[in-house]
Amino acid sequence: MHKEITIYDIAARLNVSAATVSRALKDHPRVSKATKKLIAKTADEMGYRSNSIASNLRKKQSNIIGVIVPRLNSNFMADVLAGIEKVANSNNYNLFISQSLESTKKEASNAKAMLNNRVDGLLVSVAYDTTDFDHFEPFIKRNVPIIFFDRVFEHESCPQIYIDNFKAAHDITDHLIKQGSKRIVHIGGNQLRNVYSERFQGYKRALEENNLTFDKNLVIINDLTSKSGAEAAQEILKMSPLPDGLFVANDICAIGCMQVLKKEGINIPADIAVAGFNNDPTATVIEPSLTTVNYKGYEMGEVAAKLMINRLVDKNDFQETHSLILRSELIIRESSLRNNTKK
Amino acid sequence: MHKEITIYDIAARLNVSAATVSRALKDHPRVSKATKKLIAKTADEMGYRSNSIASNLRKKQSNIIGVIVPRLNSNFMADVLAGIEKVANSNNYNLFISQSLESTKKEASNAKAMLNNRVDGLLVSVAYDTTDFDHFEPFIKRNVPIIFFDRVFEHESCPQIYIDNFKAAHDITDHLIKQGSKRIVHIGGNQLRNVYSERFQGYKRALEENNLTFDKNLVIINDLTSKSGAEAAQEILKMSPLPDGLFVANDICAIGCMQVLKKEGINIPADIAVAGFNNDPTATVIEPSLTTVNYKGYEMGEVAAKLMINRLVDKNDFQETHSLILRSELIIRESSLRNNTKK
DNA sequence: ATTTATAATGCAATCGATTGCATTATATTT
DNA sequence: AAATATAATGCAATCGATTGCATTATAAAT
Repeated sequence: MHKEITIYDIAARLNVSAATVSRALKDHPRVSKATKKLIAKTADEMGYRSNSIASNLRKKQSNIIGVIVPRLNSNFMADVLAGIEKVANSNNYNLFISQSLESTKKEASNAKAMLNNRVDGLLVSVAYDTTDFDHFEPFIKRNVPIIFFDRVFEHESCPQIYIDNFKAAHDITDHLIKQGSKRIVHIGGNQLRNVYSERFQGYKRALEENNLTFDKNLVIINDLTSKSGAEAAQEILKMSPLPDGLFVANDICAIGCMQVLKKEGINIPADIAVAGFNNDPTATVIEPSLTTVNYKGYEMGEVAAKLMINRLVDKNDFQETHSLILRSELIIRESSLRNNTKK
Repeated sequence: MHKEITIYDIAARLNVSAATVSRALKDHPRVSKATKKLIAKTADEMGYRSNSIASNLRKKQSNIIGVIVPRLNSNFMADVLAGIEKVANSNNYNLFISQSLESTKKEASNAKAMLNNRVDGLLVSVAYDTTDFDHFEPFIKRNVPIIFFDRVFEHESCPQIYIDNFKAAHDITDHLIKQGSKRIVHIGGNQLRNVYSERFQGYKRALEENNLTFDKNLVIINDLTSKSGAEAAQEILKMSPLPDGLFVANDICAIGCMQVLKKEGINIPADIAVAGFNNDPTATVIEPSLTTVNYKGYEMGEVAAKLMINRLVDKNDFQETHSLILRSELIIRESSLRNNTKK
């Protein structure tokens, strides 16, 4: 059986104290060069592996950042996680990752596990139905920073990172209008979540600005899955007169919808100009390719992780930083470009 | 400033020993019901949060499973992770997740971090160029189980979970041949990796069985990105005579390739019948929809996590389990279905 | 050679929960 | 009531690294 080597074993072997071994291994200036070299060599020979758990306990610091997202298997979240991991890893932080599966209850239990494991900070994109902050309170009380990204939660002591959903939705709706759409359907998600309500508001504002009356019968709220998109298409087909524009709050749902519309003989963009949101990989593959809002998940992850690490390194950093709004861009593709307006 | 409550604080308040508090909190049978209730209540009131770090140190067990994957932002891996997380979470295990970014060096440094943090087990899908086992040896020596999935590494003490890539590739190539293809190009990935070499071998075998001569000029090895697919398309277009079949080792690359072929006026499947691998979401969206191998990442994640947890709970479990081969299925779509063979 | 400054190392407590082995309190049996 | 069994609780060591505060060794200054 393998016996785990500790700094005491090294100390005993070299006839020095454990304190010196500890200091030597972390390159403390108060240990001589020669001793350091010797200790490093011996540690290596003996197969020593530092025990982070013991270190964490003593230092009351874990170098772990907790991450809670609605789901891991979403293209956007995977990008965000990749960005977070990249930054965390290169700053010697480890990642605890869990998913809430859109349930506040699970989000809370995950948060609890993170707290028990004494994560140094928490990055969260909240579940579909999270409306209270109770499960995050203990972090605030203990001064463990929480940063919300994308699906943010409004709280005075938590910075937020997101894109200007209102503006993006406004611009994309405006674009549809400029392309000649007058009756524009909007398919949106749970209005409790900032991302979806802001997209809806942006859509409304664009209509107003263009003197188009808002018709609530043209708004469909669902869970934005591909399947729901297909169902929404059936609803749209029953509308009379048929709408001539469609703005969906995410690409997956937009594409599910488009596929049905196409099958039913609707010509996109001639009959209905369509726009989505997220710039999912499928958006470039569908025909016609889908106009959408590009929205860099990877970058959002990087920014979130950087902000967190800055805060952890320099405790009184982000008192000022409250919101961080990232750039997003309109990507106009075939699904909304009408020939008659092409120049 | 917040003072962290420990079992000692609770013990002091109730005039019992810390041992009793510890036992009560974990529902040890040797503590009376009444005391348990009282302690639970007091702990709650005082805002006690158990410190997993201290517990881990003492128990020499972390309830953490480490996961190392090539990249987090891949559709397949995101599915796998979701499956792993689901199972781990419901069994009270936490997840340390990191990505190697296809670099052995980073894979090794991640492994080291995991070891230092004393993960109870390790789930790994190896980097593109990993050829040695050195960085995993310390785990074996310490009896920390490692399970490889998808991109597996051959090692006597590590179970592997994957699909029968050989058979799937064989079947899909055979299908292309049955559809009338005689000159079939194969685009594959790094042959060091089991997944890609087996797919290549399956392709070869299918050719042999159908008395088609293998032509190494029809094989293109690249990194299987969309961009590389587009470049491969250019190569294919230069071949003379033009091939009439194409089997690509993943969908992303297949689609990158198809898009160029289509643009250049090639008719799919009439001129070239195409098949991919993975059943990526884009495979259903591209036109014509892409024939592929379905390959449940989520399920693979679940299986890997379950096997790991069984092993962790019952130490002498998987001595027997070495390889676990999951089901995969051929999904035939328009990209390979030729009218002349339709019945 | 002595004092003073500086470098190198050691001591011992600490972080918070766990657990084998006592010990004390209560219940049961004779 | 005494003896025995059983339930409930406590003691104290342990897990391994860290660090403030000595202490000792070496170098520089007088």
